[in-house]
Amino acid sequence: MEEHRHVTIYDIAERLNLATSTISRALKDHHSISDKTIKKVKQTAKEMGFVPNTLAAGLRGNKSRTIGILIPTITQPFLSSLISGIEITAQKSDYTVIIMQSHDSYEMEVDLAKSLYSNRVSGVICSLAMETKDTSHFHQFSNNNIPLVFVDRVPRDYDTFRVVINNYLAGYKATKHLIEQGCKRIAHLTAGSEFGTLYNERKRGYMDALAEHDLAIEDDLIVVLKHMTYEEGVKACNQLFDLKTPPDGLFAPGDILAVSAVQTAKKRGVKVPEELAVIGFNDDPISEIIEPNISTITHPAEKMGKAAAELIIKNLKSVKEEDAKEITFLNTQVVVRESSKRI
Amino acid sequence: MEEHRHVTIYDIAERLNLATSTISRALKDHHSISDKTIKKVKQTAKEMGFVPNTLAAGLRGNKSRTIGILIPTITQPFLSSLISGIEITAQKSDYTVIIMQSHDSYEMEVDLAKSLYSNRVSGVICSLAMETKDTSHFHQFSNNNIPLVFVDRVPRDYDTFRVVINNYLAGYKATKHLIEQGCKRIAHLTAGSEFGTLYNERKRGYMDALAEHDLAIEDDLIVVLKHMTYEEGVKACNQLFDLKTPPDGLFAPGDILAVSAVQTAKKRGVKVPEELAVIGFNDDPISEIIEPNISTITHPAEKMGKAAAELIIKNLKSVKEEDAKEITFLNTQVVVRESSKRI
DNA sequence: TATTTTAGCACAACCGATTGCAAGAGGCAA
DNA sequence: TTGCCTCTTGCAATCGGTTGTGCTAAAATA
Repeated sequence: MEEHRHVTIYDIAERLNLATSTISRALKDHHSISDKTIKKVKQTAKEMGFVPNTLAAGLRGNKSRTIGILIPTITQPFLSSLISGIEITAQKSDYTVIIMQSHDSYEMEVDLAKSLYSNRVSGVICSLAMETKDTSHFHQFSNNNIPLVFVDRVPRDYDTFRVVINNYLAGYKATKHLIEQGCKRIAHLTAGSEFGTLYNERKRGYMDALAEHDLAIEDDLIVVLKHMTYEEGVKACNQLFDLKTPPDGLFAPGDILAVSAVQTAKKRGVKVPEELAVIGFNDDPISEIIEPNISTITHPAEKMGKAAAELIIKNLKSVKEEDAKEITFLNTQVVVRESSKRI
Repeated sequence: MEEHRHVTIYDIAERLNLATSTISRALKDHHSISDKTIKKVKQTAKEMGFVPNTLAAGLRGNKSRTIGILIPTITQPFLSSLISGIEITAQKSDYTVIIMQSHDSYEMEVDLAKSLYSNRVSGVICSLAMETKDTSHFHQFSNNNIPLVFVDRVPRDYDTFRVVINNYLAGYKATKHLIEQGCKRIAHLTAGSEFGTLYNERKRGYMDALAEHDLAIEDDLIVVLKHMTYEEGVKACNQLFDLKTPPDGLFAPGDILAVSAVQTAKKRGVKVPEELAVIGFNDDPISEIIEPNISTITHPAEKMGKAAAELIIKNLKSVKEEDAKEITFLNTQVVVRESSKRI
């Protein structure tokens, strides 16, 4: 196997008897280089198989045209769509995407943040780990003018960009939908309050919707889960069905949970939606396929990814314009399907 | 906002009155540096908030401790699990993962390959785009001793690492299972022959299983799809159901297709599995949730990702040992669920 | 005590692209 | 012919670690 060494601008310079600076400029159509030279250089570069070394360019400019993504896991449909949106947008502007999974561990998140910094990423998009309470490991970005965008699972108090949906409103809308379908005892699954604002907001929406319609908020009907998994969903649902007066509606803040509810109900002979109306969250592909189809709240993952990436890229161009670190709210919609349709 | 400049080994060297070489070596426990110095350097580095610049290191050594992933899309469950496996393994060895989506376009794949090379990735893991026939854009890696591993959708004739399942055997097993359930007219969906070996192998297995059991291979029962999507699956199934003598079994080389079959059957009043036994492929989450549950063939995505990443990392250590570019076959299993259970 | 060995550290080149500044060539007006 | 300006191109420093080689002083050996 022959050993090519990488072709550099030095090689091109030598071949054409020009300075490397000229090559460098010619390759990016710098105005101070004559068209003749530009054409010649590009031609030769192609002939010689020149591929620029982004490491060198990055080192010199101390920026790498790289967007770092730090998320709990990529296998969740929401997150993989998010990444996809980021990657598509990044690609258009010639940015590269690097991905790291925290697996919801605070410790890993801290390590990986350092690793991203070490890679001199141009910007960071992050959805926080479940465990994370302290966010000081992100200061290294803020302090060094590296744009930082939190998505979906965002910290409550951090002055930076945030791309989210209005979880409160979404929770409210979901619950209201169930109420409109005639539900009187609506259950809700949620995460411990220590896990950031996301689930709390949805819960607030849930509670406000109940209150607004003069429905009692019963502690029995609110089940706190440790993890938002199918298994815990099943457990929670069984617990709910075992109540003296079981719920007639359920707002699950995730489609996997909604699926677990639908299936548990089926197993126990509880009819959906007649005896239990269910609405999920996220509009995962699965919600459209299971029977009955699950009503849900859209969660525009890819759009959020695109928005986040655009924020970074835009912000990199117009350096620190000190525009307030805005919060981008994307819209959600109630998708009514069979699992909640009573009327 | 205060502007920190990045702390470098020069800063540490100055502070401690040592040479940068000493700092560099001390930070990686080089044997020629005294323990005292090492301790002192590490201590100071931490105090000053030093974070190594991987770009600089990469430039010098012409390797970036980065694994490039080039796949059609990350939103498919199989592929996102694959990435997850790669990322987990990479993280353990302190490698970074960069991701690019070809969206099944040959042109993009060529571009992105160049981009990966431009980033001086240490290794590449790729699952080919549907469109790709010519693979010469990967020569740049092979020619420069950059380990290249193809996964799942691999080229037929490229001397490099490949991590795959035995698609022939899997197709055979799937079909045989249907035969054992009493199916006599087994249909099969497949992709055009120009799309690499993957679907062809499954089809070969299908055909051999039929032949072995003295079942006729009928062209009518083999539907060639342009894309392996839900919509095309529905179309294909309708076409099959419209036959004078419709099939009584279906081997779909993907769970999404199997889902489309099950749902189309339901819509048309065809009973699954009684009138049509269905088996899918991949063991996507969805196959366990839809009703009836779909029998399927496991496709160990995460394991394949890990195997691929390990191949790269291992190969990077023991430089070009010229061990034949092995093919790693991972096992698959038939998972029998309701959609095909007749006996 | 003289000499060899070794531990510990410094020097400086290097990786490859970028960019501010300098300078040479050619054109044009005075 | 001289001077000035514009257009092109070259020089050289720079980004921040890495590493082969060389030097010095202390430790080990004769």
